[in-house]
Amino acid sequence: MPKTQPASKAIQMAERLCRERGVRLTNQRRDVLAAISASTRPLGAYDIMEALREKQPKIAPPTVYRALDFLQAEGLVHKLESLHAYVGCQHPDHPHFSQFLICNDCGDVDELHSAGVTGSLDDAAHARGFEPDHRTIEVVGRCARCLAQGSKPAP
Amino acid sequence: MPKTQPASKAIQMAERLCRERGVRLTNQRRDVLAAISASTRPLGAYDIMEALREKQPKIAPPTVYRALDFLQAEGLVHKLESLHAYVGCQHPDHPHFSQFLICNDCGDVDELHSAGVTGSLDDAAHARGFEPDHRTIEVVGRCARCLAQGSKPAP
DNA sequence: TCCTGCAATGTTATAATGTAACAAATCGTG
DNA sequence: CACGATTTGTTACATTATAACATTGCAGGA
Repeated sequence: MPKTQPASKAIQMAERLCRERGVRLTNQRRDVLAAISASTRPLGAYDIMEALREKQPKIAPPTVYRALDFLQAEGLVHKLESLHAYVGCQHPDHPHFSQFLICNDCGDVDELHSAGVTGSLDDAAHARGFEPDHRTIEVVGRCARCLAQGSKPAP
Repeated sequence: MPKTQPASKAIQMAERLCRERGVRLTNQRRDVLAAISASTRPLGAYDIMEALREKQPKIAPPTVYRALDFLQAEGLVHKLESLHAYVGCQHPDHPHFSQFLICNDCGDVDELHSAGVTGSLDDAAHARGFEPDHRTIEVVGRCARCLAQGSKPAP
């Protein structure tokens, strides 16, 4: 079950959250979020650059990375470390820790928020006297749809 | 609590496991494993290259990456996605899924094997009909030692 | 032993991802 | 409008990783 949120909704939500938080969702940042939200797949920073090149032919990497840094800090996008790519957050309106299910076959990504996972991980960390700050939890495998049809739709 | 296993032990274990499995722990691969095992910190691929340059002045990236691919496939080293770096596996002799605690201050890495974490994550995945293959579970924060002394020993 | 086939390594070049450093523009505010 | 702070532009480069093809080395059978 990939991508529930339509792009326009994601932007609206981001507008509201940034307004409430007193931070600026500039055009640049909105455009980057829009590109990510419009995609059914995780986008790399350079994919995003390509997507924005239509509007901004001279866009350079630092611009994209800066926008991504902002969006991540505000919890509006997540980075998938194992793909070097970015996805829109499905529930940016409340704080949470996410886990990601990444399908090897179709490339779709599903965002989970399992309290059990976060809880047991933090428990295990605390048992070693470790104080968690940021968590990266990603599972690569096959999604329900691809398991069902047994094919490899998108390489 | 970082790095329990001395490098020589790690090599011995790797020798044995590879023999049992009928795969070849070549000099190249052993040297890479040795470099990783000798370090108290995760090493990047290019760090490993530097470490091997003494013995092999002309070593190139593909050599290192190929050895790393092999060692990962055999469960002898793990890749830390959030650091783009590699550590030796602390328990290569039996199959397991690991979680990593990465200290922001001192850079040390602790390898966990919490059945609870793996179990709850796989449960959450299965609840979505997802079949897990590979898991990346990394926690960045502060380790017990750094919390205790409140300083930042190693940048 | 020698050949042969496959696995491993060497070599060159380049792709993909990410950042440093400083200049210019823009925004909100007094 | 002028000011300071934030944001963006721009150039150059650092870091991580892989493609492609040549060469070497190793094991097993003729």
